[in-house]
Amino acid sequence: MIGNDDDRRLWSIGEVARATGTTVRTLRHYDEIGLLGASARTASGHRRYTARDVRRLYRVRALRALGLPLDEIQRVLADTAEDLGSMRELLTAQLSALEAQAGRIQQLTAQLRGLLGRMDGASMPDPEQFMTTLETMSVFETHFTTEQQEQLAARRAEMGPEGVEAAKSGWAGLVEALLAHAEAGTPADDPEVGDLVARWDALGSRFHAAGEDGEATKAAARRLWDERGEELARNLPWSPDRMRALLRYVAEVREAR
Amino acid sequence: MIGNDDDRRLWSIGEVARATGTTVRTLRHYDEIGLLGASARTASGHRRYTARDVRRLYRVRALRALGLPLDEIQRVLADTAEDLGSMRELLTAQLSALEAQAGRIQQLTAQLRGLLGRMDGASMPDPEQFMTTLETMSVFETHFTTEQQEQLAARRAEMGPEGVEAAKSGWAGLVEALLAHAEAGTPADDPEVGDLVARWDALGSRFHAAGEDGEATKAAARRLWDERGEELARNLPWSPDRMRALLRYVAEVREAR
DNA sequence: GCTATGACCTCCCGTTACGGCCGGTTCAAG
DNA sequence: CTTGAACCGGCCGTAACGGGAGGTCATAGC
Repeated sequence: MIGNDDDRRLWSIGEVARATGTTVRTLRHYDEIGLLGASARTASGHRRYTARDVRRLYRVRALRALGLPLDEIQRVLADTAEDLGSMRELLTAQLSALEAQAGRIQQLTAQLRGLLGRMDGASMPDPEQFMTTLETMSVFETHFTTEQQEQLAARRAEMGPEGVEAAKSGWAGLVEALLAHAEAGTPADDPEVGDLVARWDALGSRFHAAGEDGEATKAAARRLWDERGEELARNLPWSPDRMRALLRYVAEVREAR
Repeated sequence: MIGNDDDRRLWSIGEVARATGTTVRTLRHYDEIGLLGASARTASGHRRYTARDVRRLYRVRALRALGLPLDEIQRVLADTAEDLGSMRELLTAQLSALEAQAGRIQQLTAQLRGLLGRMDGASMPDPEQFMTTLETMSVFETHFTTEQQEQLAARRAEMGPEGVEAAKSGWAGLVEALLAHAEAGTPADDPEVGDLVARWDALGSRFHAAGEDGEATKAAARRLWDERGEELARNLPWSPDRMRALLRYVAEVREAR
């Protein structure tokens, strides 16, 4: 019915809404913000849209459907009368913004799948432990940059799951040994404990990449361990008290080298 | 500093913010909505956070980083004290929501790339024509469902670009021929124009899939053409007046069959 | 003891793109 | 002329805070 009338036909707001799949409220909103008003009003104030107005609405809707904000649409519709450059720029920017968003989403889905997998793996029936995992995630996120986390993940992938497990159990052995020494009162300059601590450091560095980036990541990890060691230690099978004592002892040994 | 104090240490809002990478404003917001308050206040009303509060904050932050809304976080943190089922559900739902979002984004990026490609192809230096393309996109989006549009796109992909071009130029020939007949006053029951219209319909149906879905799409296209033919005709190299006359003529011929 | 400075407090407005409701006018069909 | 539908402007609400105003509190240095 619409296209069959001539171009001087005037439309009420409801007709426009029905014909274009928008709502009356939306049209009034566009009018309010100056994006798209009716070119005419009746004597009593009812909006009357012209064919030009409707065409402009179609343009607005198309650009909205591409995810553009209304103020950008307004700008670009004003600019693009004679030149498409502004439009090109806007669409290009929107494209890269969407690509960035897609990247973030992919990262989140990977994380979610990981978490759900761990919940389904028979390993985690305990809500408390799951919560602690969440806390640790957050702690890591606030202390490592995204790239650093990717670096660590890549390193773990290189080592393979069994490599990671081997490192973990090796580390557990070191912890046990050092705890024994600490609690037995072995002096910090004893060469045997010095050797144990050196192996501890070597083991930790296996999780970091070589080069400058690796060093930065390592520094971040060290800072994290210093500042939040106790919180992280809640994930571990030793009591916070013993871990605290252990960390003090390791620091002493390092100083005594 | 933080982890090295004991669990009864109380923290000011600024300390918590700095330590966890949030802002003071955010913490006050969480307090306001009842998601996370400080367990204590000083006599003068300053918030004092306990280690438990900070742990809860880490949980909140981890879940927020997964894209969950604050009210869901609040609910699930209340539920998950003894049972992880609610958490599982929430994370699963979030995963599929993110996947859906990724799909939408992919669709938008494809559309944007198409538009940008057309702008770079030497074919479109004209802003007016680009605007018309936008309008047409919007018209299509309001008249076809997403599946129908995908169907049409798939059909075009099957036909290949040269197939589409062949159909277009064949259709252009039909338009020219029918316009000639219409303007020459050939009667609507003339078998030759009947044949031309039949070829017109056949050509159109090449763009639709077979079966029930195809029929629905076809019906939508017919409706679109009836209601918005004139607007669509602006994309075509014939004047609106002549297209209008042509459409009337074609309708006559169909009735005369 | 005084003061300067930073940290903290509570309100409140602004952001995006509308949805929805209210009380009052206007239009159009019968 | 009536009456029900359409339309009007205005206002509140949304999610998750950011930012500012205007006032109070704490503490380090003098």
